[in-house]
Amino acid sequence: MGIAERKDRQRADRERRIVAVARVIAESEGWNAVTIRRLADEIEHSQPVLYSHFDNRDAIVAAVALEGFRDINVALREAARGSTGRNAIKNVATAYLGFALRNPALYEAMFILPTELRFAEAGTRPELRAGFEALAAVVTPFCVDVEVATETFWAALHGLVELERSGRIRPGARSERIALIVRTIVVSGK
Amino acid sequence: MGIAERKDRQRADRERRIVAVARVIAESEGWNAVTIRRLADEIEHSQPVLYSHFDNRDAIVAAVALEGFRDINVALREAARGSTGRNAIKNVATAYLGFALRNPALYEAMFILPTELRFAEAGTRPELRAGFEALAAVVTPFCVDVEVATETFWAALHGLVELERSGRIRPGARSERIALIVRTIVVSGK
DNA sequence: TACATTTTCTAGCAACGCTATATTATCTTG
DNA sequence: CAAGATAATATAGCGTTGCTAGAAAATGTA
Repeated sequence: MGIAERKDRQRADRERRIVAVARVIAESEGWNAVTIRRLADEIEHSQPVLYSHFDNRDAIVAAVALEGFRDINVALREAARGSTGRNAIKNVATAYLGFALRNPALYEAMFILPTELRFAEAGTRPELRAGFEALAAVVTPFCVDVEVATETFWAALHGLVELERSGRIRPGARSERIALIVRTIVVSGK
Repeated sequence: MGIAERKDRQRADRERRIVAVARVIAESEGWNAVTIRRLADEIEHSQPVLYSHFDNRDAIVAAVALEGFRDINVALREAARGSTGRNAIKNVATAYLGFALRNPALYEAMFILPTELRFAEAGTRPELRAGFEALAAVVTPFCVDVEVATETFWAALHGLVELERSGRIRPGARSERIALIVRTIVVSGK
């Protein structure tokens, strides 16, 4: 009897729709527009249905964030492919900023909004590690302490994103700043 | 007739109290606990009084943020004093992280929460430039393009703060990461 | 003392996240 | 196939939020 399977599939479909709709609304109108009522309207169900999928609103944000971590991982590995050494670092850095600034709401869910997604802890989702390791991969050839170098690289990129996104540094000089960051890594270790 | 002056003074006092209370609550219970009703209770007035001082809740957050920019400016200049060159950079970087992590809610108001405080624009408040220039001061001896170097330095520090604050990089290796950032600046230009 | 003006408060709106409870649909069983 | 049990969904509402219109009180002026 595939009846239970069909039900499971329909539930999973609905859950995906919720996350997809949340992402679209967030990207087009900001996260404040992503309300439970609005989501319920969009998927044509009542509000309590959402709570049968997610514990609360934050959990929905976290689900979108998780998609973001999957996507950025792909984008970074794409950027690294075909180049090596110093060039690979530059390409990955550029891709990181590009991804973040092209998907501001998504990036917000990943790094700004409060979610239960934790990194340093034991039960860290693999999606969260993957992006970190994409950074680590291009950094590795240049340094002894990969962990420290990757964390610093990541932090620098994240900082550039946030300050640019909030209009606190000039959008124009982006590539010069990236060049500086790249040099940090290249010169540093080895 | 000093009667109008007294009134002005009392109003200014009350406004300062609002900001101070908001800061205290935010730091001890988080920004979600800073509601208009709560603030009104604390200053022993009704809610509409708050709106005679500030346009909306965000404006109160912005006022706290402005205090933060004044404070961090002092902290950074304090840290720079007495040391020169590479040491000055390290001290300032350490002070920056220390300040941010000791005053998480304040830092949140300055950089995370949505406010109307803009940097790049014409009417930028001097408080917002001051901190940037404190960073620029220690960076200047080492680079040709001060603006780019300072922006990058700042971004790196901000990124370290945010990733550490959200538990995404190890708190332990902080000084190693700072050392890496310092090397970026020192090696880069000149 | 009576009036005018400014300041403050009371009371309430609309929207929010979330949930207890009623209702409907679905499956199981006599 | 109808009746009862079970699971899924909807209705309606609670408490809280930011914010505001209009009543009330305090203050200054004559």
